[in-house]
Amino acid sequence: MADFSSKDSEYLSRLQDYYAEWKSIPSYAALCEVFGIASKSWVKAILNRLAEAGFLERTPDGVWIPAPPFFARPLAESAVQAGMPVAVSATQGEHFVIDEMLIETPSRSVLIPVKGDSMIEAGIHDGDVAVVEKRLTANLGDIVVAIVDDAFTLKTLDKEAGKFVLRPANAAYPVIRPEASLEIFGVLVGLIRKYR
Amino acid sequence: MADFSSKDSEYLSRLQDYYAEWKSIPSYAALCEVFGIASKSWVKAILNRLAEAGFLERTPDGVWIPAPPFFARPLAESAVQAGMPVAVSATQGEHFVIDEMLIETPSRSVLIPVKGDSMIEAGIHDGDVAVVEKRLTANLGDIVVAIVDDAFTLKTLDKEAGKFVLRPANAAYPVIRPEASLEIFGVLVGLIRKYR
DNA sequence: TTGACAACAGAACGATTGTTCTCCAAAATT
DNA sequence: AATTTTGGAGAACAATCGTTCTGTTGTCAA
Repeated sequence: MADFSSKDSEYLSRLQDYYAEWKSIPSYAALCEVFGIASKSWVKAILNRLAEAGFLERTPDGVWIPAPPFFARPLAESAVQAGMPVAVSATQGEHFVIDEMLIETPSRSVLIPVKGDSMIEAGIHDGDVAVVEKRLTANLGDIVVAIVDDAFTLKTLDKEAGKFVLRPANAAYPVIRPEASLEIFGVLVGLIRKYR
Repeated sequence: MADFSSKDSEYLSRLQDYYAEWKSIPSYAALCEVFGIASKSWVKAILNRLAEAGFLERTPDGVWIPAPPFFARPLAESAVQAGMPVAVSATQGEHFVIDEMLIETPSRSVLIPVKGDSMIEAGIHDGDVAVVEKRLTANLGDIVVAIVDDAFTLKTLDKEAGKFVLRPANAAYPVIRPEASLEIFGVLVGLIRKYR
């Protein structure tokens, strides 16, 4: 049984990005370009492994279609604000299916549950799910996920006296003034809340 | 320019059903079965009209792909709080795509843009999109969409002196005390916000 | 009753598809 | 040092695909 290598997950995310843009799975020939390889037979081998891993299926006619896990995004186990390991790649936890409406770049987006009320005045509540696009830079005024003291924090990016600061949206919390450089994990692009 | 007949919308919904099941647009030959016709050339003519109506597109390679209106569920034209017609079925306005994550009962669910800040203390902002499940009854404490003076209002359902009242989450707004019975349109089950 | 148009059916055809097969170089294993 | 495994390349081929073109109905107005 062929196992799912790290290269395969690279292929998967390329395919996810392609699908997000075109909403269809292309032909083997087109997948050669998408994957950056030249062999149709190898494309087929890759798709078969993705199917074995549960990300793809075939219709009775043999047409490749995405299976539910194809759409699932990793839901980070720990939440923003709590002490969360910097590496968010591990995807052990729950899965969460959401359409690309909020997610323009699926492979670079992560869903992170929000913990705490430091952004409550921005309408971001404890238990909300943040849609975060992983990026190293952000603009002033963006709500960013930053890495502070090895933990994730959701704050508004601002500037004070020429230095970047992280401003909470809750008068009870202090502005965070990083000593050295500011490490940005990603930018908040969407928010999802479930009632009941 | 060929116009979009009622038969075409029948073809469209068949295609939508097929896509919902298989998440791909089949070949012309397969579409013959889906549409219940026998001519590939006529299938092509149909798809061209669906494309003209905005439901389909083609990739640069000529592959048919669904366009956003293909997925759209009705996004109520007017927003909650503004004077909105009671019938929400008409789907003229903007379109909005979202997966079933927040929508457990798609056929009974509607997306409604939120207007105003009467619920801001509940973290519901102007411009947010409310996921509303159409129901005639609700529980105390639910955030409901109620029909007040022929307009939609998003408020928390509460009880005062034995009578139902609609409580805003903003100190600047008054509690609504309906004289007679309270007409409930639906219950808020989810919230979606987009940044940028 | 004619004639135009809409709604298909069906054939023909070159291009493209997925499949299978053989081959190969580098890395890993023995 | 020898050998197996990994990660692909490339050719060949029947089946299928989309396209185009020509017919064939039924309908409805003139």
